[in-house]
Amino acid sequence: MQTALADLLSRIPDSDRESLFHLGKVQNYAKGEFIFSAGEASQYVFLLLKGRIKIYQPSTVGKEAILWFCFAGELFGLAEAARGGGRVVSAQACDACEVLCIRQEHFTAFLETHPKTSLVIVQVLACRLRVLGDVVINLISDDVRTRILKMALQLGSRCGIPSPQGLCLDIVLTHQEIADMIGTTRQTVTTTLGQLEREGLLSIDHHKIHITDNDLLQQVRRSPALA
Amino acid sequence: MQTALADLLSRIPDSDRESLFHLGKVQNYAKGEFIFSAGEASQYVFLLLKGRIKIYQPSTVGKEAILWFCFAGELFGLAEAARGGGRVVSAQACDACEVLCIRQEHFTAFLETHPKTSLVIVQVLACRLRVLGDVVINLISDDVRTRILKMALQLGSRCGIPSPQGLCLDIVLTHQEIADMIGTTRQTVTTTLGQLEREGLLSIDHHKIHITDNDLLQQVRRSPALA
DNA sequence: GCCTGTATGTCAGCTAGCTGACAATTCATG
DNA sequence: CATGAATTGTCAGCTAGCTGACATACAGGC
Repeated sequence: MQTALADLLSRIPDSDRESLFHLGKVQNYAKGEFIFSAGEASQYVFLLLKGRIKIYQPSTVGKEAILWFCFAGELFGLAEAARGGGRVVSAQACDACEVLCIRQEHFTAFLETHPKTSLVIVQVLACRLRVLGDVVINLISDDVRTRILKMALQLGSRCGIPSPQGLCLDIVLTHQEIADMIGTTRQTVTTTLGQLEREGLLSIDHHKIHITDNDLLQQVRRSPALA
Repeated sequence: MQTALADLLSRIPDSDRESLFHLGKVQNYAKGEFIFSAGEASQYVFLLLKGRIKIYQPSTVGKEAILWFCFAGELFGLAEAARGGGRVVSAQACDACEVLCIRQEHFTAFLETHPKTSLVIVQVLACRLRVLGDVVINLISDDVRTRILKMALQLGSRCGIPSPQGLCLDIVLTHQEIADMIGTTRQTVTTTLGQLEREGLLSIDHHKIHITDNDLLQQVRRSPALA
């Protein structure tokens, strides 16, 4: 299995990893807790050691868009830290999480003295930019059915584990969360997921989506580990 | 006027700028020419010296999304170069352009030895990530009318120049291009722009949008130079 | 076990915006 | 300045998906 490109930890030099750890302190968060939320000042950059984090941006009219799920080994809170200004997104723990918190200025200083890691960061951001580009494209050109399928494919390459039924997306999502990822309503997700299940493309088991269709599975395999 | 955060050239050390120039060669493109297009292999990173570049991503169903307008001083083609793999977006000259073309591996090597510039690149990418995040939010939560207004605001802070009528967006856009930026159809843009003009919020002159409403102008001023 | 809150399933309107089609206008170029 | 191409303007259907409303199912705490 190719290492996900977003996985910072596995891609930087061992010595850099070591010194990175000494930069910050580890903090634990329970399921549902916020690591930070939109509107706050941003002073830290975070490295997720264990668990899953949901990054989402609230809109002025009450809706919210889930921009990214962060898995272990990945960095988050970077964009705002690098840019300055307050947070525009919120980060919430999907389950029990262990997070390395690094003060922004320490992180910046670290990058200046660790060019290899700095390069990796550039790549990580570039990746995320591309994923977001895809999100935009999907939003404007596909209907809900297609958007759900593409989301499943994307998650498949990031957190899919083989299962008897095909490929299991190892992440628990409510219909509301799916709706927030692809820009639709909860009701529409419920209906459409039902359709896809009846058509035999997907199946839902213990709140996890399984990709059962062979064509789809091929597509996951062909697609690069976008994340 | 605050320097746009995307403007790489003005934000890196003078000495770095010097050596960056020696890394690549300058090339000219006529209006409408492609610097690169989706599907090609990516071997270069580009720095726009003069003119305007439109970065857009075609979808499988014929539509296309304009993700970014690149102005002088800004870098483009970076995301794919950093990440590897072919281009997923196309870059087309909006007018006569002068571009510094740098081989990807030279650029990477440059970053490794110029940490200050590397840091700036991280900031530039972070900015663009945030802008794209906003695009996503707008797509899922606002109607077309609001999306057009927000687009105008965003462009206002990037390329607005004062004019007797208010703030003139110094960029010529067809209705089709506006549609591709905000994810709607040409017809809807035509109709909605007409409305907004009748309401006195915007005015169109010589194919350029002018922001005439005072409230909107305030908003542009308050908003950070997001770009 | 029971109770409470959260998640899922379903449905009957309703409407913003899409489609396709055509005319009018402006622009580019020989 | 004539001609073809691109852009803008307008309109009559039509439909995907939203809203709001309700019923059911499920999970965790006491």
